[in-house]
Amino acid sequence: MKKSYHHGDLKQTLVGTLYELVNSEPLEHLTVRFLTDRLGVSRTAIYRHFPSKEALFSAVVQKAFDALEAALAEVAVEQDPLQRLHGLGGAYLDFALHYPRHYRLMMNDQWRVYREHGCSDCEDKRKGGAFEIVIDACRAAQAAGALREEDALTQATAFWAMVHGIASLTIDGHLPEEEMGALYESLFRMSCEGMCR
Amino acid sequence: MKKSYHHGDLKQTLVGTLYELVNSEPLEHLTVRFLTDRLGVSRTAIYRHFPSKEALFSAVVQKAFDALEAALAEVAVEQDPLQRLHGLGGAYLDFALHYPRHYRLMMNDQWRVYREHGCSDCEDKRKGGAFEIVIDACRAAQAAGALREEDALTQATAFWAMVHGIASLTIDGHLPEEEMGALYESLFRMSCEGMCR
DNA sequence: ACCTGAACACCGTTCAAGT
DNA sequence: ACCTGAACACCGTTCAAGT
Repeated sequence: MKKSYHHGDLKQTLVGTLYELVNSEPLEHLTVRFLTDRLGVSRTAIYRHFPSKEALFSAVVQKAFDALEAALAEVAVEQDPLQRLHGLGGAYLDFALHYPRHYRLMMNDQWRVYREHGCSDCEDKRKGGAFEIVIDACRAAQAAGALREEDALTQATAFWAMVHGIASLTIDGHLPEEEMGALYESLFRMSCEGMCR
Repeated sequence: MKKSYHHGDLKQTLVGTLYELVNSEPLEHLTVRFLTDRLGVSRTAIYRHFPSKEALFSAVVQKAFDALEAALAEVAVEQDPLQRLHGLGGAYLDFALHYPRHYRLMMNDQWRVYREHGCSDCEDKRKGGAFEIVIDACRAAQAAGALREEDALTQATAFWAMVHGIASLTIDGHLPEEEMGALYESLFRMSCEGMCR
């Protein structure tokens, strides 16, 4: 293997390397120069493959969404429908806690234009595969008589908002990290049983 | 009133002007040059009053938290405790929807160091005045027999996470803006009555 | 005490030129 | 087709100097 003039697969290498760097480096360090220096290519090499730094980052965001979907799919095999829903929320929170910079990137409104350009009719992200998994779990729980028979999309959205709320407030330092697990258990129970009496 | 060499109250003018500009300009336009040019002072004038651009922004964030607290305090006069809780969530969502850039700034983990430096023992933001209003509403609802007698802090945190989840996903384009109101009604009802059966 | 102007080390991006 | 190197218009911040 020799260092050649043509890199071979620079596009995928750029996305993959940046994806890894997001783990270890704060966002403000991730300049075009930092990335290209690490790869040993010129500063302007990215513009052969992406129209802008923003477009490159949005490819990384897409990869992160795929990783989240894979993590959710892994725990979606659970048979008991309420347990499955519980496990999906847990896996979601684990992802956010282990990859906080990826998670922030995914949720950032900066990539709105890329999200909307990427698919045909997705004003909201709920069309994505990860969200389908949650809707399916709600439908299954309804069929099993564990969940009230309401609109499954609304139920899944409620669940997402709750879990995202916990994740987001925690990784941005508004809630103590070590209490996240216990908070999730409390909220899951509350939303199941109801807070009113 | 003449344009003098000494500005008089440049510090407060910087914070106030920037606070207003956050409304009308995207964050990436809000450079030190943009702000100082608008005020007719030199580019480096901010460093007399703040150690960095970041510190200036964190003062704007503090002002935004004060504004949110004021908005919540306004609806906290409602007597019926469950209605009061409902109104608090609604006012919170209104704030996020009307001032999305302020809201993102407030939640950004970039100011963590300033949040922690600002007060003596606040690893989490729940010590703040805005959150106290929500806890009080939970306690009042418990006393009135409208809410289950559980830890009020946990209940208030649950409520915050839910409302922040809706706000955050909506203003960052993951959920359609026009459905936010209806989603809040659904979630409020669900968390009250419970989703399981 | 408060503000300025030149300078510095960065940044993303362009474009003509090289292979 | 793919990559480079010099250049451009930005950015936050420092610092000696002015009032």
